[in-house]
Amino acid sequence: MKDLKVVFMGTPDFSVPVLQGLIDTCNVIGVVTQPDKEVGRKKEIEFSPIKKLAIANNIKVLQPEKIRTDFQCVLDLNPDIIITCAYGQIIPVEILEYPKYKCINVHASLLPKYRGGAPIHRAIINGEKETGITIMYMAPGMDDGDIISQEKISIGENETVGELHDKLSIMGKELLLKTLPSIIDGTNERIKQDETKVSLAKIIKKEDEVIDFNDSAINVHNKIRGLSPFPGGYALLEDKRVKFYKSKVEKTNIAALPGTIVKVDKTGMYVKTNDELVVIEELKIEGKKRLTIQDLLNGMNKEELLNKIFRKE
RNA sequence: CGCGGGAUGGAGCAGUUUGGUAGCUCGUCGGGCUCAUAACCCGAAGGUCAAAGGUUCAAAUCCUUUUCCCGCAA
Repeated sequence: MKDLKVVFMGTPDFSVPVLQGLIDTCNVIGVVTQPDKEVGRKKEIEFSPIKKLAIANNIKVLQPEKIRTDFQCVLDLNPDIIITCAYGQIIPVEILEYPKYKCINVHASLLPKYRGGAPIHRAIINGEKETGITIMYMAPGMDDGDIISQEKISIGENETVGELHDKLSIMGKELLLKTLPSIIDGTNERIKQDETKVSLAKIIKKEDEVIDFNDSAINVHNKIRGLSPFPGGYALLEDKRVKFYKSKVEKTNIAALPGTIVKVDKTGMYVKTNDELVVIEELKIEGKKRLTIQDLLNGMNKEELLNKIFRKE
């Protein structure tokens, strides 16, 4: 496959291993990624992870504002195949139909479940026991093309979205490289998605990051790990925003208002929900660094925390 | 120059308002107790208080500048 002319379209960290895999095995003639944005406190311009990798490998980088209209530059590269992975824009049909071997997408869910922009987050938040990677032909709609191959992975009870993200990212690369030869020689499968089983994984918005302890412990726990380490689920404690990073569920018969800190020791901060307890093991208080509860207690008395109540906005 | 918080032994913090010998909770190392321990007791090491400059008899503390970290907003 060394002479296969590939154009890769992607943006975030998730797509980095996939691009690296293609660089190692194919002739990547160009990379398309989102335009540079001002990022962070100082509004410094930062290149996307994919752009950085492309530059390091002397690969041409294209960053059209709107791929829907600015697609000619991609066609001009005259690729044999286009591979996309978390690019971030809808790709117009002019591009999809152009390459000899069409456009192939690497998606982080078992389609038709979790179509959309945040499949890993949503799978964990919803308490799924398994998810996976889908390699598919792209179609004009959102993640609705025909499936070529899939691979499953189970989700651990306390696994965070960060941990799962990294595993799926590697799995995406491996499944793509395994599947690619069959696409080139035309022996691949091509399965239509079952439209009756479609679900959507909408991107995470501000209001999705609020942790409401007036919910079941398992839901709170799933939301915390489904947002950890980024963007981080939070609640307010005495006007300070506290983000949660690690947690687990523990049964209790203690009666207390949802959100109350009923116990604190070096193993964690035990917070009541509307049924059981959620044990917070790692958090970050506004203005501070991310800390384990043991580190937090080294710097403050546990009585300062006991019986305080977390609330939402 | 978008707004705000922060930087103090390896970790987390107090001390800064009102300048005057570097403190707490842990960790580490050594010893003791114990059937044993993440428990308890005794002891030790480890910090030019982010950096530079200034004020002062004297600066972690007051003034100026810089760097890095965190939250918000984009």
